[in-house]
Amino acid sequence: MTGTDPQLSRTALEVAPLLLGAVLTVHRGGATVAVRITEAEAYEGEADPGSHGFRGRTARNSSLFGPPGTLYCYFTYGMHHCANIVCGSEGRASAVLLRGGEIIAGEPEARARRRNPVRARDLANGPAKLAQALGLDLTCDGLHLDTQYTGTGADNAAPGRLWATLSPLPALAPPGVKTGPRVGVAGPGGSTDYPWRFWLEGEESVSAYRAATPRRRPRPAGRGAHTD
DNA sequence: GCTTCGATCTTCT
DNA sequence: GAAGATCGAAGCG
Repeated sequence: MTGTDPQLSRTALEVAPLLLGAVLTVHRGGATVAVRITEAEAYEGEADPGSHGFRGRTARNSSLFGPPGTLYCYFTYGMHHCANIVCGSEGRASAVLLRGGEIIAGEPEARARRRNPVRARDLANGPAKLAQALGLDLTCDGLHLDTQYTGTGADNAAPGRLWATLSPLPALAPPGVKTGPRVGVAGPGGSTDYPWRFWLEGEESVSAYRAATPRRRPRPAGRGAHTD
């Protein structure tokens, strides 16, 4: 697979189900971890209220507006990273968020990155878990699939020693694909009008569904303090 | 097993 | 100043 892969030059809604069952391989710091994608969410650019591109291009999301095949990695909730694969066409901010997957190679490395001893099913059953298991963070933002990273030494891998590849996508989505509302997206972009989450039925590595939770008021005391 | 809530900090309004 | 494409520990049944 090369540069701007035509397989990814279509809408996120089309690409997301095709990604299910595909294998993303990341080589970093001398280790290779491969994940079979079992869950993904589509974000359709500036027309999608749930998308980071909805409010236009910023320094944070500029990779999202890159050519198809670009990795858009962002930092969220003060401690987590998530990874998207940009699709559609350059400048459109269309991307698929990788929400869950099964580690099929490099499990020891993935476990080491995940720090806590966890069950295999818990290694990548969530967007931040998957990014962590693969070693994806802000230093990978803007990396193009199949292109060796040659950026600054800010990351913990030697320059030129980081790359990611995606297995060829099938013409049709695999059997057993289910759809539902996106996870954690508040407002109109998260309503059932946008059932743009796709997963493989029966897979253990699919993350648990959580509706968007409105931010709670800070409590005067520790947990358990009543709200009134 | 399921539910609830705090941690943590960047980004945007 | 508030919200956020989350996670994991603690509490409860």
